[in-house]
Amino acid sequence: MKPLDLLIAEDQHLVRGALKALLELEADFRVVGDVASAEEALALMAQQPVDVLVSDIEMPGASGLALAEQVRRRWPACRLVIVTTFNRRGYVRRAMTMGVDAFLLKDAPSEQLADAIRRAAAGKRVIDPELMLDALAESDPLTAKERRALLLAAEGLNTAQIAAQLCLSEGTVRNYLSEAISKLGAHNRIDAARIARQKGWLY
Amino acid sequence: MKPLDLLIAEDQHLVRGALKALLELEADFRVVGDVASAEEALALMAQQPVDVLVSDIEMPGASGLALAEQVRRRWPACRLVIVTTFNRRGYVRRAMTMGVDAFLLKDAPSEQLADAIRRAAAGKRVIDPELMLDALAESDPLTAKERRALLLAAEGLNTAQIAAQLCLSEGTVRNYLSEAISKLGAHNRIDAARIARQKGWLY
DNA sequence: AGTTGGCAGTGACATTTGTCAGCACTTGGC
DNA sequence: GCCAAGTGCTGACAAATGTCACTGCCAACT
Repeated sequence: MKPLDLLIAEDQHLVRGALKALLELEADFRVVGDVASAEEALALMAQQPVDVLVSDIEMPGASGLALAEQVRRRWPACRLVIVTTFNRRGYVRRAMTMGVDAFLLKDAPSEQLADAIRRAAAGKRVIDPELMLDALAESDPLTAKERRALLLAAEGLNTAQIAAQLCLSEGTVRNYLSEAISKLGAHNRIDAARIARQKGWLY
Repeated sequence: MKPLDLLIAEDQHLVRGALKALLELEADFRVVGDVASAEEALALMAQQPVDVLVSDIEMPGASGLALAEQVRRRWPACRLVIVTTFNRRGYVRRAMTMGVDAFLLKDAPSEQLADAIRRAAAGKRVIDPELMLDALAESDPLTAKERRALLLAAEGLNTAQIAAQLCLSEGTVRNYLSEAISKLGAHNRIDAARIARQKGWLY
């Protein structure tokens, strides 16, 4: 029987190598490539068929979700397995609506990854139950502009600098931030940024 | 020749499993255990000799550095290899003064890990050159109190709440934060927290 | 005894941030 | 054409934050 061709996308070199070693232990898997960014993944997939893409969600440049979107569009047959970190949950809902096949925590038992890959290849959906809860919990209340303002605020920019970046007036920026603070039940912009980040709403 | 007995400490299950798979590929290594926390690591080491401890620096509860300190004291023969993330550099200096043997980025090529372990076991010191630069660069300018105040500010607490936590007056807290902001060349407390975190000075 | 330095606090002040109400303009639906 | 919704702006105000100069205390040093 033909083995499953896997592509691993993960920016941290060490973790990538380790994942590769782990998956190559499985007799029915063949790791056809391992890359450090979304761009490299797309380039490699253009040259060679891949059955399952195993991707981290956070990578420099285009995120794992942007990659997933591209792949879904250009190679609809390729299955998508996304791996994420404990405290960056909350991407699940967006991942789901985008047609990701499996979604796991990096904190899951390692056998579970191989299992998830096989199930995804068989056309099933695998969501870590812990993440499932988050997905059902609440949806992102922020508008795109509120998010952008909050993101800049989280980086330490003040209202004037944010306004300059977004080509808005200071007053408007403060209105956006005020909205975000109230929507998130936070006490100030720092708190709001922390909450949003923790829920995966800051990107 | 006797293989090197390794213990892996890393809280993310998947990454831990993957690292284990990677290191078990080496003929001269034997992974005698893999644990998810500093406590478990100490417990296991009490029962069984370990030549090299490979540890993540950030784990729930006691950090990798606290673990390293314990190990250094109780099993001085055990070599210490610390692995860390790209944007949590700056621990290097503290790690160095604590006698850690090797310090790597998770973002390093994976062969480098095996290599670093062998060198560490041979009594050599291995510091990722990229991290070396950081270590030489600058030392932490924050006092303990400034750090504590900044840490709480980074979590979204306001001045009054921080003052209550630290049993200080609001005025003093603002003085500390003001000092921290100026020392770090930041524009406000958010900015200061971001800078300090990035340099590894917020703990 | 006097000096120095660090720590905690105070008071005053300017600036920034958070909140709110309301205005003007565009867009799409009816 | 009219209405409603969304977007960006303004002004005003209260609250929080950032800055600075100065005081009192204590411990260490000479």
